[in-house]
Amino acid sequence: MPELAEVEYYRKQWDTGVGERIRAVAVHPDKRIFRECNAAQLVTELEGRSLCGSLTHGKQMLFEFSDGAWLRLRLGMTGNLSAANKDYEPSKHDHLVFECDSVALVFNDSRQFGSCRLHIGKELPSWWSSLPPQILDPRFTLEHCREALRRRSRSPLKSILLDQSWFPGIGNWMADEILWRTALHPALLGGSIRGSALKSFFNKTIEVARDALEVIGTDWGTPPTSWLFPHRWNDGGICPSTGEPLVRETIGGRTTCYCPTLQTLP
DNA sequence: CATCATGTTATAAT
DNA sequence: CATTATAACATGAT
Repeated sequence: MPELAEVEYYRKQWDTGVGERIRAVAVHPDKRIFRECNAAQLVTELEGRSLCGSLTHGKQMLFEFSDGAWLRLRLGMTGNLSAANKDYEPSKHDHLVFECDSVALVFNDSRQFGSCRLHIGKELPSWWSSLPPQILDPRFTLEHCREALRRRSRSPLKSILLDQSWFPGIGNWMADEILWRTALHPALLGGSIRGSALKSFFNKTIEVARDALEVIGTDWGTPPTSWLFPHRWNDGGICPSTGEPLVRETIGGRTTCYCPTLQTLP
């Protein structure tokens, strides 16, 4: 499920474990979420350490452990984090569980598109510090957006917004929400956007990120019906702005929902 | 049984 | 080389 706001929500689910010592790490070592790291090494490295804190960058999370250990998690399509009782029995898709003194921290991912990466060292891993600016970072500027659209000038806007190297944390629903609020057709090419459309694209990207974090990232609240969000999931949705039927089609390889009255092609 | 799913990446093609 | 398009990944819901 996770885009930047959902990821922020899930990150906080492990806050109850901050300061706790990890007595044991339970893994399903052959599962695909460990394809980028060694599950056995992860277990031996992290057992006995304490969880110190965590942060997010787009759809990625980084957990810091005592004495210089860092674990980056991605949730893929179906991953989620939760806290459970300390004697929790891992179920089928609980591929990584930290058994702490008073809680169990659970990473569950049925489709296993999520992943882990371990870094041992006192400082933030360099691959984390060199990530591109987050959308709510002051370094995320109009110029940054202009460059993204220039470099990807022959791609549809929908694909560009899903490009994590330019728009970290934007996923399928946020991209649709941004384009709908900007009144830009998702199939428009990046190279066709300039002037006031570019400014709007930039502003709405930030607005949607902020709104999503407020409503979903805090306590997984329900987005208001004035957003595209609650109307976009199934066929038959009605645009809350125009009252016209929404359209769902594949653009940039992903199901895309937009209002054909509001978002038109030249 | 077939289709679809809030994501990323390896590979091929341009 | 830089950019773009597509298939593949593993599982569950409809």
